[in-house]
Formats: sequence, C-alpha cells, structure tokens
Amino acid sequence: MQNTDGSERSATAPGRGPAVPDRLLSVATRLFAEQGFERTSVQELVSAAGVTKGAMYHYFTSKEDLLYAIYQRVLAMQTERLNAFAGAEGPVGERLRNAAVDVVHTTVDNLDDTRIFFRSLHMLSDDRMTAVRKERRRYHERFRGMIEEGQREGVFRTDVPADIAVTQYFGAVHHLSTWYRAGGELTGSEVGTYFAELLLAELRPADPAPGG
Amino acid sequence: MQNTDGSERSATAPGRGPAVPDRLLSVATRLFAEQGFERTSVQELVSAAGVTKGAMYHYFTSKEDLLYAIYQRVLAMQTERLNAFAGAEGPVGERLRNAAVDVVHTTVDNLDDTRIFFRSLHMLSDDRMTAVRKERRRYHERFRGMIEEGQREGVFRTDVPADIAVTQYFGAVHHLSTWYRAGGELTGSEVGTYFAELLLAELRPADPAPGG
DNA sequence: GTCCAGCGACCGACCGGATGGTATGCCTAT
DNA sequence: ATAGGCATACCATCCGGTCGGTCGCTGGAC
Repeated sequence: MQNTDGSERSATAPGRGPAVPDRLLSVATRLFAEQGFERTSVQELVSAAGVTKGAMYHYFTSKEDLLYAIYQRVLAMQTERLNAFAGAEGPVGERLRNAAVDVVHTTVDNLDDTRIFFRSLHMLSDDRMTAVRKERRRYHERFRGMIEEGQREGVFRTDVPADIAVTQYFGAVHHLSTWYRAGGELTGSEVGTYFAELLLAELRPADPAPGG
Repeated sequence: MQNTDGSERSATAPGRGPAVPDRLLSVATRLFAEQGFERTSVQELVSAAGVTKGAMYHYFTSKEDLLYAIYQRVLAMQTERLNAFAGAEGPVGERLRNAAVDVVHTTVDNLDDTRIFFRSLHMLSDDRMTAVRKERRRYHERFRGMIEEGQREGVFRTDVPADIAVTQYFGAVHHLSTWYRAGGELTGSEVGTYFAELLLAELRPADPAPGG
C-alpha cells in the first residue's frame, strides 16, 4: 500500500534532507500528536513538510493511510525491542525488569507515537484497527509470558492473574504520554526504573517462606 | 455557560422522558465514546437524541460546549467520591484500598466517560483544557496525599515517590477504557480488588522489621 | 554525442459534499 | 402579551481527495 522502506532512491533533491515519505511520516507524527489527527488538515500537513498534496497522495492513498503507516512503524519497533529483551538470557525476574525499564524508556523517547497510538485508533478503518489490535495483543502476550514463567517457577505470586498485572503496567506506560514532559524532574530511565521496581514489588510472593 | 443542573423545569413533554439537556448529555456521551468527538456530527447527535439542532444550540453554545459539560459532570463525580473515601475514618492503608477499589469500580461503571476523557481532551479550547487539567491534578493530589500520609507513618515504602505510584495507578485505571469489556470474565469490583491489591503490595516496605 | 521516448516524482487548481453554526419564527404556558 | 423552548431552512466554510499536467532523469537508437 504505502512505501515506507527507507530506500534512498527518491532522494532526488540531495540538499532537501530525507526523502519525501519519511519527511511526511515524521511531520505527521508531530502534528497528529500535537493537534490530533482530525484537527490536522492535509494541507497543513504537507505545507509543514515542505511538499504538496500531490506528493503526499503519490505515496499514500489517503490521510488514514498515512496514519496507519505510523502505527506500523511503532508496532514494529515495540515488537522488535521486546523480543530482544524477552529472548535474552538470565533469570526471568531480571529479563522482566529490563524489558519493563526499556518499554518506559522507549515510550518516553517516542512520546508522540504513544500519544497518537491510543488517541487515534478509532480513526483507522475497521480492518486496520483490528490488525493493530491484534498485533498489540501479541505484544502483551509476549510480556505476559514472562510473568507466567515466573509464576511457574515460584518467584512471582500467583494469586493475581498475570493478565491483570500486564494490563495495569501497560496502562501506566501508555499514560506517560499524558503527563510526562521532557525536561522535567525525571529522565525516562529514572521513571522506568521506578516503574519496573513497582512492578517487581507487586509480583513478589506475599509470604516468602518466613523462616528463611 | 451551559445549563446542566438537573432541574425538571423543562420537562414540558412528560411522556418523552428526561429533559432535553440531560438527554443530549447522555446521548453525546455514548456517541463520543463510540465514534469519537469529531466523527460525531451535530446532526447525528441531535437525531439520536430525538431533538433538533435548534434545541441543542438553545442549551449549549457549541459542540465543544457540550463536550465540556461532559467533563464537568465526570470531574464532579470523581472528586465527590474520592473525597468521601479519603476523608473517611480508619487506617490509611484501608482508606487507600477502598478508594482504589472504588475508582476502578466507578470507572468500569462509566467507561464511556473515561474513554472520552483522555481521548478528546485536545478538542477543548485552551482555557477549558487547562481548567480540566487543573481539576484533575487536584484529584491526583488528593489521592497522593493518602500515600504520603502512609509514608510518614511508615506503613508505605519511601524509596519510590508517591507521585510515581499515583501516576502509575491512574494510568492503569484510565487504560481500562481500552480493554475492559462489560460481560467479560471479571466484574468491575473484581478488577478493582486486584488492582488495589497490587497497589498496596507495591507500596509495602521492602524489609518490614525482619525481627518482628 | 545527441536526441527522443518513457517514466516516476511531484505540482496545484479544482470539486463535491459535509459540517458547525445561525436567523427566524411558531407554539405553548404563564 | 410576553418569553422561553424548540423547529426549520439555510449559509459560509473548509476539507479530503482528484486529475490533468510539468519537470527532470534515464536509457536505448543511431
């Protein structure tokens, strides 16, 4: 549908910076995050990107197509990072902690993406919304798998469903886009460290063999 | 600006159910939640409410004014409930737990409100958005106050800022509107009980006087 | 080396339709 | 008679999307 591979074939104007599709993508991400999808007109978008409507509709079939491209980019990045952390070596507690820190860190580094992700889901067509939800669910399940693994090993409590803990955690992560401001008191890593610590604390078994 | 007091003075047509402003409010809440604010046209809205545009613009100065009325209603309800729980008697741990359960319960009972709250904030004028944010912050601070109280008493850990815990918790609560479905496996109370338990668990001091 | 055909990248004027909002007046209750 | 509660018709605007056309590069024919 749309061409989002970073091929430099279309860098016909070397001095103008990145290729047109990439420029559109990054400008759209910023504007959609700042003003919302519907508040951003196509004209405004292409002007900000320094191109014209013709250029945009040459690469994307519709405004929604552009939005979907943003979702695809975000999902790909998230999935890739989580897979790296979940598939690493070491005890599950450490893997979970590292993944939990990283997802906060990454979210803070790409706040615009997160802002768009949940706010504009309903602007996608049914098919695409379903596809995004499905991919996102897989992501959750991968994370949940680590918690269940820890539950089987006995290092995490089992009286609270893993699903609940995952949902709660990602809810908090998503919410970062509402309150976190770059340049505030805490860096992304610091928030991530706190968040992960709270996650690990809440998963700790209630009474870990009082005698020992 | 708008008239949202539930006075029955305008029940001129006794058989038609609630007064027009109330009907508009509840229909708008449903439609905005289902389709989003911008996807819902004024015509669609008034048709669904069984009135005409003239009626709507008689009570609300604009479409955005109607949206703001929804925010006011939500904020009033949230604040009122939290105040009741926070100001109750008993140990802070119990008060916090009860409030935490209740906010989940109430959120699940009014999922449409929550869906709108964060998704459509950017559709308000700057002034009103600021007002909503301010009120919402007060709400957070009230909740945070309980945690800080517990920290001073030594029943909650102090190595994680209360602010972080509050933000994390409300992030998860807000996120309910994305995944919770009525008629699913868990009731609102059950989810609330789990959520609150996780909150209390994560606030438990790391080493509670090992000797005793 | 030159020319020309072909092609993808891109331009920007234009269109149909939908939308939020308004002007005006009727109708009923007081 | 007066005023609020509401209906109807209408308007100006703006928006996503289209479409004929231009520009510059590329590669093959000679």
